[in-house]
Amino acid sequence: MAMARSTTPSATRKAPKAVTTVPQRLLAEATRLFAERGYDRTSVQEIVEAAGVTKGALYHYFGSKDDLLHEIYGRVLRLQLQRLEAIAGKPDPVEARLFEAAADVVVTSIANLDDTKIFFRSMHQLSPEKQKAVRADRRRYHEKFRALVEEGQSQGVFRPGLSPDLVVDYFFGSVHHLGTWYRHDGQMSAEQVATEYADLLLHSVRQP
Amino acid sequence: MAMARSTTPSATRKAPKAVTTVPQRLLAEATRLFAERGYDRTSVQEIVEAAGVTKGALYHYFGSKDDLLHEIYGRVLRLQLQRLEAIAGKPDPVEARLFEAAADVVVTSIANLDDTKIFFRSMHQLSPEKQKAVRADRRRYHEKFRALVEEGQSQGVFRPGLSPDLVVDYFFGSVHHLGTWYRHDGQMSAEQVATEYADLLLHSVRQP
DNA sequence: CGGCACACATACCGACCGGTATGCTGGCGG
DNA sequence: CCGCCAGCATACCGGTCGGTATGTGTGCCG
Repeated sequence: MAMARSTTPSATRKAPKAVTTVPQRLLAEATRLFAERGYDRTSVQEIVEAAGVTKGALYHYFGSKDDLLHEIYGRVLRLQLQRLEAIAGKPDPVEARLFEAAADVVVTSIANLDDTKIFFRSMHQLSPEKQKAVRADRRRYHEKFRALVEEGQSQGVFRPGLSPDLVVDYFFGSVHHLGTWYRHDGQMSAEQVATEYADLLLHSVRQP
Repeated sequence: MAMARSTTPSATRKAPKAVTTVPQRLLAEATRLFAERGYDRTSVQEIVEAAGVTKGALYHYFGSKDDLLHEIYGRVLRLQLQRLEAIAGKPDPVEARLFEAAADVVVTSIANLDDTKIFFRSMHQLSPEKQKAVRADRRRYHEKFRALVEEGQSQGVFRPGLSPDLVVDYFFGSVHHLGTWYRHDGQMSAEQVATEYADLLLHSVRQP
């Protein structure tokens, strides 16, 4: 129910002994463990041990285990929405903007692969209220992306028969799935995957 | 570790009083509950109550809660592989076979939407050994599908620059994602989605 | 120099949960 | 008609987990 119980210790603290603050470490370790073993299989005890603190610290900064997950979602969601808005607002032709937006979400999803894994495996484990909030944010992102498809259709450069919503769900399924198969030590770089994914999307919507 | 502990009560039983057997009901209710609340959040107590029996019955037919999940996976995996092989073996041109295979996996995924949801949310909760077995089966399916893409490329009807593996991962991401957004009471029929998804795939791989 | 609030550590609790050991019963083979 | 075994039901256990109440040190403010 509650978020952080106290004020976040600001960087104005006199001695910058530690480069990472305790809440930062908690979030980072939680992300790692959630991606590795899943939300339910990760105990708060494991999280605090990995972060080198105790439960007292965790419940000092976060209201519940649930809050940790919500915060992880919020971070990646804000990042992706912000980048999409920047790209969509450029003066480039719609084809270039859709390509760039598609490639960008692939690159950032791979850069934060743990968050991506967690997102689509654990979202239903949030409390109903927080789930609703996340869905609302997700929907804003979806609509921003869909607007690009619709703009291309109205300009006649994208095929008119397609349902823009379906196209967006189609593409983001592929993006969400990245966490399942992509390996950082594999043969393909994030940019290679991004380029090819964006290429596949453009070819499927472009007017022949 | 163990599968069913005793022989499945065959249909040869004299009195066909119940149309559904106990293990069938257990599997059906488990599927429903796993899709609804997730694997870890569903207790075996809830499953047996939904099926109208007790834990004694469940552990009489299944070795563990894990076995239930594995059996659910096995069912949908066998079904989809069988259908893919039938389609891939037809004498039609490769474009038509890829289209039909793509549309078919969408239709069957929607028809068994609960299984699809469970598959990609709970696979990592299986024991390592069973997870390995499922991955192997999944890989066989993937390769069968990839062979269709490669065949089209060698015939010159599909674009040569694409990585067949990436194309398959791309498409199946979309398919797995269906469980997240598709609603049976929504506006689109399974066939509509299937046709449009297959159309998007073909447009992205076909030689212009 | 006091005291007080922040930032944690320690200790502990009640609620489950997966699994098992054992009890009961009806039908079928001999 | 009898025994026995498949097919469950009942009772129970050890372990774990999220969360909380309370203790404690320490640096900043007055």
